[in-house]
Amino acid sequence: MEVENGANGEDSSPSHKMKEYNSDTAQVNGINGYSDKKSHKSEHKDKHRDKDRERDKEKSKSKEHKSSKDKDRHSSSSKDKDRDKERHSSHKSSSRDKERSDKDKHRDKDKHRDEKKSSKDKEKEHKSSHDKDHKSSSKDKERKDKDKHSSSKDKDKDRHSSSKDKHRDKDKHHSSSKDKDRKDKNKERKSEKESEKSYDDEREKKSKNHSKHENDVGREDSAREDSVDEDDNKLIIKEEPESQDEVDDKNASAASSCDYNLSQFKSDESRFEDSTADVKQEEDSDEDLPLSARMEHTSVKRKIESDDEDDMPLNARKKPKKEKKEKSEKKKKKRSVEDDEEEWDRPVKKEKIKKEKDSIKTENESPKKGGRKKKEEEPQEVWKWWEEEKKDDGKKWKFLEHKGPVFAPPYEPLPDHVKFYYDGKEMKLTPEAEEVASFYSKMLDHDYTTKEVFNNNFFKDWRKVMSESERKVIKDLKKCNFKSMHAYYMDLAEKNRNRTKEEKQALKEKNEALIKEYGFCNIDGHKEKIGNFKIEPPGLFRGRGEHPKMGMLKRRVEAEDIIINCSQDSKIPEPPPGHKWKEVRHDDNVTWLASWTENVQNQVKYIMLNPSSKLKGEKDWQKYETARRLHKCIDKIREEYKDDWKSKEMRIRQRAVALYFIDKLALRAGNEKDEDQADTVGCCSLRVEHISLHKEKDGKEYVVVFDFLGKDSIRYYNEVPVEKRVFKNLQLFMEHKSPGDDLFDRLNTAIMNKHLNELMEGLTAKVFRTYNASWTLQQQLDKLTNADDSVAEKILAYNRANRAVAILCNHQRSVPKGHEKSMEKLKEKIDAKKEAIKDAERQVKDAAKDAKHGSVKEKTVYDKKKKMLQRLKEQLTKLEIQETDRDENKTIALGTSKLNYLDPRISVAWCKKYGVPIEKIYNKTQRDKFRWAIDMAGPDYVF
DNA sequence: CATCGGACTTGCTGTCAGAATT
DNA sequence: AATTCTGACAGCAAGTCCGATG
Repeated sequence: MEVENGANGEDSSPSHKMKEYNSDTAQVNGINGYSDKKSHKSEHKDKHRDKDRERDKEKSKSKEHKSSKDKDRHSSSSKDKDRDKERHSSHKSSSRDKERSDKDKHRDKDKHRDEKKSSKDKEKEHKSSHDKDHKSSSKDKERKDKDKHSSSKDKDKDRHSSSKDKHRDKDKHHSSSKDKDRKDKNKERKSEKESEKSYDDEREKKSKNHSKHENDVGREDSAREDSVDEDDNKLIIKEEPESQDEVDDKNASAASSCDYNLSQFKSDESRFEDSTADVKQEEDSDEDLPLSARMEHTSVKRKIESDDEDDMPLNARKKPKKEKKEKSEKKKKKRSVEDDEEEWDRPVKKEKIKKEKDSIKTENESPKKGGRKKKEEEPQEVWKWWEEEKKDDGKKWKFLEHKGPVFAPPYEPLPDHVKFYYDGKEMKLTPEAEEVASFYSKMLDHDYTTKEVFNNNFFKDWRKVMSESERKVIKDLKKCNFKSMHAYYMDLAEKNRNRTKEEKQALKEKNEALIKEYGFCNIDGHKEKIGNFKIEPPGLFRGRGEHPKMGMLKRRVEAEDIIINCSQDSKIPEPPPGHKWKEVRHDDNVTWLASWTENVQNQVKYIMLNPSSKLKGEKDWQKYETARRLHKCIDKIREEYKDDWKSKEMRIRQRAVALYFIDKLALRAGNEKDEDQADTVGCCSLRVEHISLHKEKDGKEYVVVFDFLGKDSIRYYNEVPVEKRVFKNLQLFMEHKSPGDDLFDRLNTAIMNKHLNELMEGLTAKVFRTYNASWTLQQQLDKLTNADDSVAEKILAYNRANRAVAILCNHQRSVPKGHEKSMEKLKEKIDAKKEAIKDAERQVKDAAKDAKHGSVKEKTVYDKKKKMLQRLKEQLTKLEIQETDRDENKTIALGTSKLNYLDPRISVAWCKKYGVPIEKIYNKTQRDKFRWAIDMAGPDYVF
């Protein structure tokens, strides 16, 4: 597994993710799977009411501010611990108690807040500004340092540290202040836009003066361009011829810094060669000039500029979207109140379990023991839709018939002996309130019942469903005692686990019957599996990361909420008795069978088909085809964005740099997010605080360190050496911005995707992820597979290739519980096996002697022994492979990339080529999903 | 064109059944 | 048979992208 490409010493970067599949290095740059979840964001609605005041304040103390912000910037990395804790919380009941008490401390506050909702926002403002000034400083620093130094090993320890609580609330406040910072800053920026504007405008003017239009900055004009650049920003600007050495150097670095992984190195090199040549010509030489000097220079320039609406930061152009939002907020609220109070508990549910076709089924089922593997050997013949001609009329189906969704089972009230106590006194709750209480009581073990936000949200929503009299009494969550309920549910769960075989069998049959009836639909004459035909049961919402809505009540969904979609001429599904559907429609432009709007986030949820279905499969296939098309023009696109790094237009430069990240690092696009969601970012929404620039780091030049929370609040940490020009551009983008400002202030996903679509039809940011993932897999497979390895070794190679992709895409998982332990066990096993082999070897020797002059019988004994030894040895290697594999996989999740990013045909082809059974790579569901690929890809398929 | 919401994909985690082990 | 371990999967949250809308 050699990774390094030593020659140019450039990209030996452990920081480069792709390399890390390399077992032992996996931790090097901290990608090591300890992603942390948390958000910097918190509830800040209505903030701008106070905006002006705030702004003034801020201005007056801009200095202090700055320092506290600096700290903030690092806070994200400091939160690992929290996440880890979160993850492991369930095993730490001991520390939990402690936490609880902490929590209690905060409850008073909460209550307070709750009761004066109207003044809540203000209060928060205050609070956060206080926090900003007082709290965040010392603690954050502390944590920051800690984090900085915590290696992966340390982190293991950290996660068990008990200082968590102290920090939790801090974090929150802290994050809220930060958030505010960010927003306010943006506002400030808005007000500053004139100067911004003029900055760009001047540039524009200049370029016009030079009789050059923005878009056609040709190389021929480099002289002119240079001078232009020089005027408007020296970073990119003055280009001086370089010595040959430098040129060479750059070539090397350009190539290597773009390499996705070792095996790709070569191809990358060639990919980037051409453009590098250009770069070198124009490479700036002004690096020696101190930044500040350059800044001055530029800022002077800016003043002279004129106007140009076009090149203005996006947020300056944005219209206030607040009002609308507020409105919809209100609507939401109103609605949910109504719902909660009026239609809260209608008995739902039908649980018809039809057994019509059971006869057929039972035959398959009797040898059930065989489990999934044996049963359902492709029941009906497969619909080979991929062999049919497809038409592109946007119609998703011609005929669609199904039986509607299955509703969550109704609430079962508590038996009489299970009590709820308020303030020490027993209290019988109305069923509505009791149900919601039950949600909470079931979660008592969970860490999030220690979170302030969670508890507040829960309590608020809970009170909404209480009766008038209950509401009068129950005013403090602290005084609620759910213990009895909790015990009851634990007990119930325990009992369920201990169900007898018969009971289990019965349940299973029941379930299968349900699937049989509701789990399939008829689409264009074919029977296809539905993905999720069960409606989500009510419960408490648990967002990921530091979600402001965690703990809110997720209402029970009724037929009255559901829109049914099916063919007009189909048998329309029956609503449960006494109910009716919200609507029945016949929309063949969409693929869903039913939908409803969920009350917490106000989003539409759908019932759709299983991934094995044609509808999904075709889309999937198409996705990979798009990625392959990208492969054909990727060189051109790369060249182009490299050119754009030199563009005179800020927006184009930003776009080009962002695209570079998307391409090279497989970052997500990064849409803007609402404030009532956890604060996570992607490429276009990166903020200044999320990257730091190092002219030199660990022996590498121009290193950009990314540290932010991405989707699902998974931490992305990566140290990436970039090309100098990118580095300079980033410096430019970051000038005069505070940590909370957008890094790419003239860019958003819409702009990016629009541009991409112009480059290639159907191209969007996420295609790069697919493309680079699949491409990497193919490269890695080529590189890592030896035709004469054993199957186990080949599989290891596959997993490693897969892992390289997972690392690229930053697919992480929490370290499985008891990973340590299971590793130890494995080791023991290996040792035992080694012993056995030694023993067997001795025996073989003995037998060999006997066999020499022995009879036939002794010879067979010898043969037998030899075979045994052979087998043992195989087992040993297998175990050893398992060991490395598992260890390397500790924090890396392979599933997501396998399922969503890797062209299955690559894997299929690989299996066919090297004689690896497909089942070793894909389990049953995966094989179902990728049936099309398994069928169509031959051993020679290349991506 | 900004914004919103709908539709669909992507992604992590907890649970549970079946396999492995004792 | 009991217990532990593990992979598969359900579940559902959270992204991306697009087109309608004003």
